[in-house]
Amino acid sequence: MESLVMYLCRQNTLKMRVISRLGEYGLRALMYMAAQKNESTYFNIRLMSQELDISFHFLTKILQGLTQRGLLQSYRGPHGGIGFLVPPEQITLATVVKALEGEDFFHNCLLGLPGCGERQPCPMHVFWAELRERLRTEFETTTLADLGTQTLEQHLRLKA
Amino acid sequence: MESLVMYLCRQNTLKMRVISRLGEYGLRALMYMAAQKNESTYFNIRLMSQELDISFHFLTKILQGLTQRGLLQSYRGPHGGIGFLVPPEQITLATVVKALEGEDFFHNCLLGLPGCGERQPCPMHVFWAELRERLRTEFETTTLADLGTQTLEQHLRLKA
DNA sequence: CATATTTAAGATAAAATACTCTTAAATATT
DNA sequence: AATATTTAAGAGTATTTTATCTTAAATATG
Repeated sequence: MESLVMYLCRQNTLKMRVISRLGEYGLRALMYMAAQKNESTYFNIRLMSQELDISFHFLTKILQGLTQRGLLQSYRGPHGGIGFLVPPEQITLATVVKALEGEDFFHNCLLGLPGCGERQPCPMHVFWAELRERLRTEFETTTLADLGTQTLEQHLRLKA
Repeated sequence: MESLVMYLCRQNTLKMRVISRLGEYGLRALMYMAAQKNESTYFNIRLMSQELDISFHFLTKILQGLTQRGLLQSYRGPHGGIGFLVPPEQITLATVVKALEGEDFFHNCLLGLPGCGERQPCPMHVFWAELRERLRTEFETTTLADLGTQTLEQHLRLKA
């Protein structure tokens, strides 16, 4: 097993991860779906997983969660798939992220200090509260449809 | 073992984690040290771990990493401990976070999209680049000494 | 009705992260 | 010199996250 020091030494190339893999994959799939405005109803998960280079089963799980939360609807059997229950024009990034990452997503202390809040703000509280608020606002005013541009395809389709 | 769906259902109360535990604990310890301006030289790790409610061995490891990176110096034996090599007035949050989380900490794509960058910006790129830049700037202009206020003690000392 | 297709659900496995334990090395004190 | 104290280093464990595998349920098609 790798020692912690080695581990500590190794991780000099890691990036900040605001959204977990779950959230990233879920968002990518929804963005992919929203980008194909025309072919409305049901998208094939396997095809989607191949185009987005995400594990089929893992993606299925993630989308299943979004179905259970009422964002998506699924249809089994031949020509089945997964589709929007609510039109992508009405789904904000905040909704998706909160569904996948948790309702309290935007309620964190930047430094993870115990007991930090309005009553006992930590030294970074005010600064972070403002920045986080802008993030939240952006996520709440941006819909999946907003992201469905040509720019998008460059990033969603790895294989193309 | 817990099923993924259970797991997906459960995590509805999770918060965004910008900094990992490693970074949080390291920062907390350094803030604690910087707050005691007077007693300068060496801090006892065990005492610190008790006051901050962080595992002693884990904290030792983390500080060890910071020592190896030249931010701290250690002294073994009775009355030994860990202390600043560079004065806390000269250590920025960015330095600490990059040492603990990785040099590329501030170089992420918000949506984790493959290939996102200046040449192929994703739909959120410009927005996030600006917000992230403000975060980076704040971290680079805030020193450990800046955080050593009375406010701080409320959060650092769990037991008190 | 039989079969193929597709998502649902549950269990399992692998990897990453978080944390613990044991021993070694350094240093002070007696 | 012997002992106690304290960090260093390595190995080990636990938990969480990420990913895979297998079987079940639903539905279309022949």
